[in-house]
Amino acid sequence: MQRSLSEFPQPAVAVDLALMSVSGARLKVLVLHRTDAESVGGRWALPGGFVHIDMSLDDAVARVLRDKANLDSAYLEQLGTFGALDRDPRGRVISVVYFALTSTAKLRTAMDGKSSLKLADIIVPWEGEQGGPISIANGQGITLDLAFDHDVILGHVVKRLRGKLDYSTIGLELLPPRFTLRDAQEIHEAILGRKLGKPAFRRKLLDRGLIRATGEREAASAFRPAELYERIDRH
Amino acid sequence: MQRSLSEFPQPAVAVDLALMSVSGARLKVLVLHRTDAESVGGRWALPGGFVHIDMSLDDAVARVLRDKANLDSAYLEQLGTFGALDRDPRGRVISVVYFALTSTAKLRTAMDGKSSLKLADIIVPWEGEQGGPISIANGQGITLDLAFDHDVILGHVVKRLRGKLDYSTIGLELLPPRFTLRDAQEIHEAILGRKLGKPAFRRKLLDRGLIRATGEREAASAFRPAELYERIDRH
DNA sequence: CCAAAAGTGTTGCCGTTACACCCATGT
DNA sequence: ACATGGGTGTAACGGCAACACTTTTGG
Repeated sequence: MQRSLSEFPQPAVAVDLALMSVSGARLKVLVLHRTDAESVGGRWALPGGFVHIDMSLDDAVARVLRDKANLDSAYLEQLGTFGALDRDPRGRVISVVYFALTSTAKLRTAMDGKSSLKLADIIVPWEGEQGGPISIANGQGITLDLAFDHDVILGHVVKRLRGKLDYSTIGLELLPPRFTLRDAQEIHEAILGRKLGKPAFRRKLLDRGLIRATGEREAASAFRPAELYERIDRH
Repeated sequence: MQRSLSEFPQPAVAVDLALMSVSGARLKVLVLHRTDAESVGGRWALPGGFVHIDMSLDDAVARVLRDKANLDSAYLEQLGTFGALDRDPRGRVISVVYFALTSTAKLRTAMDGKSSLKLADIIVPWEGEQGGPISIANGQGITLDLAFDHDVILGHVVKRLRGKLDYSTIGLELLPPRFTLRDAQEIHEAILGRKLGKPAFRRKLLDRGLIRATGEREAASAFRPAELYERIDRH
């Protein structure tokens, strides 16, 4: 069995990272402009990297997060593993995909100066949790070509986010340390792709006991300022 | 990039299969007695196999299902990928885990004569969807030692099954083509590890429109025979 | 005092649960 | 006739959503 490690040609193992955020009421993903091989050059791809023999999968994702996205922490979750024979035209690569969630505030400072990175808009062509590939666009609505099977992978990410949104805390992972309830609602609406009722949303979030009012108010730009809330971290 | 396939030592990629079933009101899993390496010999493990360079992940699972479990079809779903450095004492192996569901009727005929296979009882030491490793036992309540991290993996399988049970059709995958509503309830109770109310269960299942009454009755052993139902397969 | 957005109280709907009952069958 | 498990009706409960309302701020 140990022999099969060296005797036969092995598939390569990579991790790919879908780093998601919400800004301006839109769901976003961090993509990287590829210029390396002719077959993928000019397209956009999720940041990733190979899994070396002395790295655990967790090590490998942490490394991608740090080296490619310039972040040292984020909510991370394994999505699934993609292993079709022809998914990478340059060779046989099995990719273990994770997604990460952060606030755009943190993400924008991390991206500062890195010109090959872009925070693309996500365009979901289906409703609810139906599923299927999605596409991405720049701020002006121009579609950006995705490399490999990353359109399918991102479809799975959106499906997972929509499915877990109301029985988990993933919605809160996209918020900065302090936020208003309207911020939280905007994030939920961006992920689900539909409007929610204000009173229902407020109560559901508060009844779950995961957030706490700070007593402070947002810096009012106009009209009544909303109260700032923060997460209660159960250790 | 293609060079990294050969220049550096690569982790090996395997698929492992958790073939689950319910019989006698207990959740079961198919395990294989390992005698190969000293470090794992004597223990029980999930059937698995390496992913060769010309096999997709789907090919690899199908092969394990056929060669190791002697089945040519079953409900299959990817669970996740496990890649800790020390999970296999014999070398660096990343394992993509799938679970499969079948009726015990089908499974028992497939296992016929294969003496290294055992259909072990699953012992869940936690309630609900809390999670954590589980253990397995033979019919007499004697614990069987699991190899590798398969105790943790099976914990994830049970958690996934419990989580998906009432918004998906996985419960029906464990039933033979024709079944009574009591059979279905028994399967749900075995997975959840708790009793359910009969009227509530009946109605929920029927209202979902996934099963149809056949008009026929079970072969009555005693008292009133129950009606036989079958799945409605949406193509 | 007005406009606009924050935040709350009330009501009604719907799905689920619990309990009690009736039905069908073999002995 | 009766014991036993199959199958159904009904009423109470609780979560969720819609609506209307009050409150607070800047101008």
